[in-house]
Amino acid sequence: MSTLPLQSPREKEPYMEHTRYEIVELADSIIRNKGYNAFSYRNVGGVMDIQNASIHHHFPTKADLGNKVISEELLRIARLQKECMESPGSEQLRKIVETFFKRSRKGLMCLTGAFTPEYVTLPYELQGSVRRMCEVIIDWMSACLEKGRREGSLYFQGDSSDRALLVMSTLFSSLIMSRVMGSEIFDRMIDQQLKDLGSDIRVSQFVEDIPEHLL
Amino acid sequence: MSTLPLQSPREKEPYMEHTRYEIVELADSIIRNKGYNAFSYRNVGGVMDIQNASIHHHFPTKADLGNKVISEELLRIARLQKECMESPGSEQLRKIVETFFKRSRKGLMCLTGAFTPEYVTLPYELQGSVRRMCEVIIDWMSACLEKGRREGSLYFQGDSSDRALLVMSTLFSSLIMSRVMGSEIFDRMIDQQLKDLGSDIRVSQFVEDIPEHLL
DNA sequence: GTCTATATTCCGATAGAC
DNA sequence: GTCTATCGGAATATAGAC
Repeated sequence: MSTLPLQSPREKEPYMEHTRYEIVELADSIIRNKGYNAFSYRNVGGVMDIQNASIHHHFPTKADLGNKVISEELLRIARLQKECMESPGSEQLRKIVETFFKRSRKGLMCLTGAFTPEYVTLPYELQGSVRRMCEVIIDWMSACLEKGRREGSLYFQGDSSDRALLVMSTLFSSLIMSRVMGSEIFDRMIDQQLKDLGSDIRVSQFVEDIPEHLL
Repeated sequence: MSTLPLQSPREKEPYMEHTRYEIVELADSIIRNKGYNAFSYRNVGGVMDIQNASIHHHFPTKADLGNKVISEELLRIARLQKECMESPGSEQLRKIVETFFKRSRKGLMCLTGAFTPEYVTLPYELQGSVRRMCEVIIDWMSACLEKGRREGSLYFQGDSSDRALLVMSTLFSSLIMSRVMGSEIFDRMIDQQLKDLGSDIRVSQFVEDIPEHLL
């Protein structure tokens, strides 16, 4: 399993080697499932059927791999930001919530939920990346809430950066809590949060990804 | 360090042995700091200056110790619940927020924030306890919000149990996020959440515990 | 109840052959 | 670039002396 199917998005953006790319994608999923501390090189190698040492060839230290997972997330965020830069604030919010919806259907956390609780145990080189990732997300959320409020499609009290912190915390903790108390928790929390913001978006409007085995 | 100072609350409730009690208290703090997975018997023994095997004598497995930490938390919650059973909902909310305030000043997470992100990696015997702890907290929060709303001192839209999920998530993620982005994040998030609920409580009304070295 | 000593397992990481 | 083999360390846990 050291090559990717032809449909891989990597085919369109061949700046990263296949194996290296697959390691990062897999690490991303495992970290989103178990958190950074509980995640191991063996977890990755076990699925890909490659050896420990091979992964170390691509990412000398675990912190290197963790950093790469985060920097890829920052790329995805930047791409999404650029994609809907001109959209109304409420539409940008929909895009953000949709990514969380997809994670929820896979039973995974977001990277914020996976990294921040373990923050004090992380190596120094990772802490900076985690903090930067949080800042980027909060700033984007803050801007999109402010835009939506000015456009009259979103309503909330107080400073938009304070509101962004609260909305982000709802998003990431809904993913965490639904793994403990059941998947319907996500829908209840997100729908109530969206109502609070005066948004007409609802979780039921999102469509589930069609599972691969049905394609 | 196998005995406790005379002022210990354990003196008044001598149902648990000193050493055993100290192990649980220490485990509680370390779990609140590093999470359950990153916490180890050696962490506890290092501070108490006792050996690994001694802790295993009191708690044969790590899950036993984790479960004891949670059951002690449930006792504290039950005690607090009973203490302010007759109080108005807004006053009960103040009590809850105050416990989070104290944790924030020590740079610690709540047990919900420490255990739930690692939920899928926890041993089976612990998962049930974590879920039960969440349910107890949500139920209490839900009841106290509903009471406050009926009394006219708290205002919010929607079902009180949905609201409880959102308020709880604000509380536990404010502790997590403030360890990453700075302690003022806690105050900003909590104050905005309290304003949203129409409460006149503010973080600045709470008093810091006087540090031991000044006593 | 605490100790020393040890078993076992898993981890991140490196050396060196191919 | 991947492999085998291995190191060093830390983790949970147990056996047995005192």
